[in-house]
Amino acid sequence: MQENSSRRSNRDRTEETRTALLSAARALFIEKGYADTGTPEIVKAANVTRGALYHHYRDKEDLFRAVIEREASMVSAEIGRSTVSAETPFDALASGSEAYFDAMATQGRTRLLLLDGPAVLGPEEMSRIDRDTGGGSLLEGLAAHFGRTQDPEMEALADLLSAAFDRAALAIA
Amino acid sequence: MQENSSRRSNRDRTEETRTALLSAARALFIEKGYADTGTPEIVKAANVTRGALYHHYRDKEDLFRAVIEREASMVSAEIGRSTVSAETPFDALASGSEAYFDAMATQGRTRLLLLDGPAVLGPEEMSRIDRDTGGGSLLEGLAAHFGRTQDPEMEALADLLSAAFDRAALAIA
DNA sequence: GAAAATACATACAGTGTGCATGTAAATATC
DNA sequence: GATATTTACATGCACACTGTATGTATTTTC
Repeated sequence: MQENSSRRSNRDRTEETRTALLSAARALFIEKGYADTGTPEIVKAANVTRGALYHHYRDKEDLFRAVIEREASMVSAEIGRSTVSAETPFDALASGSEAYFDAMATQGRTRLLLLDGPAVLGPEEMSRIDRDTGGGSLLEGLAAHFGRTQDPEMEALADLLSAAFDRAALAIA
Repeated sequence: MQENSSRRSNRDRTEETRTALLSAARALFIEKGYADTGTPEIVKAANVTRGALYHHYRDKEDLFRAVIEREASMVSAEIGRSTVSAETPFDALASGSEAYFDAMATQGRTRLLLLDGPAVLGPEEMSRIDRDTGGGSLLEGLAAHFGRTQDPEMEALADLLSAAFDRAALAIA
């Protein structure tokens, strides 16, 4: 019998420290921004050492990317949850829009996803993350509603609408 | 007779070094971004010392703000030039839109004004700069076209449209 | 149970920022 | 037109942060 804290599997250890780092980093990035948050501060808040950080993440930007990806997938999940029960594409668009604003109302999300994210990772990387976390729901909804799937004009419309949504979320915050 | 370079008025000296710093900083901020550009690099490109930089600007961010303000006023000027000759508010909106995209096509402007600017200075400061450099032309045009001046809904519309314009400019670049 | 891989911990080198202090040139004052 | 004062720089330094290299403790594999 030796089940004290000195007996944890590697998988558990990894998940714990990663979660601690992600939470601490997220809070600090929101509070002071990416540039003004140092790694010494992050690891202190997460109760780990800088060695642990650089073991799990390539550099500070890589940790930031992980924070952003988790945040984006949370927003996407909230939207998805609110649209599954919709009867028509239009209903899905309506409830999805509401869900988007609800999700973005969470403290600091606009800063992470709309300000620091694009500046630090670049717009291409951000849209890649959007895609990978299932962020194409607006495009799908519009295409279904207008009955024009695979239409490049729908993509443009979705992009412009998405920009307007983002700005609105930013204005609210 | 002693009119060599060692005989310049303070006003001239200030303007020269400031211009040199602004140009060098602008080029580097565009090429490598705000965060990855160091002040030693900037002053080297501008052929001045760091002492000069910190004499004319409070800190690196203050220099960046000056770059952004100059850039924003250039865009605003281009738009203004293209709309003065318009006969109707609608014509002004049309030619102003075109002028906006032309202006934003200048290398690096999207990065400065749409990515690093908001992240470094914050959205409030950026919209303040927009206002101070005469960036309210879209709102004025819309209000005039629809005959609804002083309407808060016009402000919201102008804001959302402006967001769509920005995203389009970003997509082009 | 030994070997290899994983998960850290610690120390260090390099670089950048902002300030403090010193100097030269220009402008104000008499 | 000489002196005082302000302005425009120049130089050196202290502090902080980033990324890496190197060492150590667990865990897993064989």
